[in-house]
Amino acid sequence: MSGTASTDPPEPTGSKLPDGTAAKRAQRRAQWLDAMADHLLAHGLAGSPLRALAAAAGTSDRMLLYYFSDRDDLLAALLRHVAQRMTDMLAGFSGPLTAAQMLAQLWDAARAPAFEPYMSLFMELAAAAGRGEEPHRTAASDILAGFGAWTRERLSGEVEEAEAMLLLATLDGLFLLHCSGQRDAAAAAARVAIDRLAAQEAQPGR
Amino acid sequence: MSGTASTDPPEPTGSKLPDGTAAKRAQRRAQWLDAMADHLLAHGLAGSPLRALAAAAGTSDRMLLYYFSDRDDLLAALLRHVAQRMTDMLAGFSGPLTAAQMLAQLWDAARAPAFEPYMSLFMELAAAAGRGEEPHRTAASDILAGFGAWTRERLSGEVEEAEAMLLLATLDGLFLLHCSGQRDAAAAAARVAIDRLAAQEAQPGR
DNA sequence: CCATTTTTGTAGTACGCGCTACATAACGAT
DNA sequence: ATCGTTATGTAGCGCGTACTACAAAAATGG
Repeated sequence: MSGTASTDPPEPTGSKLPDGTAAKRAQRRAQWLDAMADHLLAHGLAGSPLRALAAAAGTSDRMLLYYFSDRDDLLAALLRHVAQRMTDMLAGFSGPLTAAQMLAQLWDAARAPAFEPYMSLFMELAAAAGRGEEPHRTAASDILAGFGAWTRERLSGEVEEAEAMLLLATLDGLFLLHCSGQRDAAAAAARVAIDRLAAQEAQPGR
Repeated sequence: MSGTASTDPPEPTGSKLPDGTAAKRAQRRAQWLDAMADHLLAHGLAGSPLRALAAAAGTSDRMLLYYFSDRDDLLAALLRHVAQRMTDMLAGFSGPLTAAQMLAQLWDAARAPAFEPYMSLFMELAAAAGRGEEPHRTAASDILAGFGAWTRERLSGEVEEAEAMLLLATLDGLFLLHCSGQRDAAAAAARVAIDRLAAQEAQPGR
C-alpha cells in the first residue's frame, strides 16, 4: 500500500471515478450538512458531539468520519454551511439603509426565533476563538469579515470599514447583554444606540 | 436571594462546632478559590475540569468535592470570586469620566494582559448563558448588572441606566471582534466609537 | 488514653468522548 | 459469476469526566 493521499475517504483513489457517483456523494453530504446545521444551531458546539450530529443527519458517527477526516474537519464544513445559510437568510434585507435603520433592523432580526440561534452560535464561536482554538478562530474571523462586508454594502453613502464594524460590534454587544439575561437592559440600550445614530444622521456636517 | 445557595459540606452536623475551625476552613477555601481563579482565568471554563482546578489549588478533586457539593457549586463560588477580583481591579479607575473617556479607558484596559482573561472568561460565560445553562446564566447576569452599576456610578453627570449599558455593550462587542481575530478592525471601530462619543459630548443641547 | 468526629488518600464506577479495526454488504466493470 | 472498489454496520479501545465507597489518618473532646 504505497502512500496514496491521506485524506481520501470520499476521494479514495484516482483509479475509479464511476461517473455520477461523486455528485451523489456531494448531494448527500449537503443533506447531512443541512440536518447537522439544524442540530448545531439548536444545541451549540458543546452540545454537538459526533454521535449527536450523526443522529441528526440520520447516519452514524462511523459514516461521518468516513466522509470527513476529522471532527474538526466536519465542524469547519458545518460552520461554513451555517454561515452560508445565514447570509442567505439575510438576503431579504433591502436596499441601502442608514446606520440607524440598519441597526434597528438587525437588532430586531437578531432576536427573531429564526435568527437567534445563529447569533448564539456565533457567541460560542467567538468565545472559543478567544482561547485560540483553531478551527473556531478561523471560522469566527471569516464569518465576521463576511458579515462586515455585507453590512458595509448595504449602508447608504460611502462608509468606512470601521464604521460598519462598529455597527456590527454594537449589535453583537447588545446581543451579548440580551443572552446574558439582561434582556430589558439590552433592549433599552439598543433604543439609545439607534436614537443616537438617528440624531447624528440628522446632523449636518460630519 | 435564591433559596439555599450556601455551601454545606463543611457543615456536616450541628453537633460539634469546635470554635475557630470554621474560620480556618473559610480561609483555606478562600486560598483555594484564589488559586483556582487564576487557573480558570488562564484556561477558561472548558479548560477547567475538577482535577485541573484541584491541582491548581494544590489539593485533590476529592477534597474539592468535600468542600463543594458539586462542580456547579464550585463553579458558582469561583465565578463570584472572579467577579469580586475584577471589581477590585477596576477600583483604580478614578473619578467621574465622560462616556468617551470611559470607553477609551475601558477599551485600553480590556486588552491589557492583566485584564483580558476576565473579558475572555466573560465571553465564554455569556455564550454558555445564551444556551440557558444554569450556573452560568445567573453568574453572567450578576456580573453584568454589577459592572453596569459600576459604570454608571463613574460616568459624569446623571446618566440613565440604558446609557451605561450601551457603553458596556459597545465595549463587549468591540472585544468580541477583537478576540475573533479581527483585532485591527476592532481597534479601528473602537476609535470611531470613541470619536463619536466625544463629538456628541462637545455638542450643546443633546 | 480513648472515643468520636472531621479530614484526607486510594481506588473505583459509570459514562461520554473521538476515533479505529474488522467484517461485511452493495455495486460496477469485465 | 468474479473480483476489486466503495460504503456501512458492529464492536470496541483508550482516555477523560464527574462523582463515590471505603477506610485510614488526624484532630478534638472527655
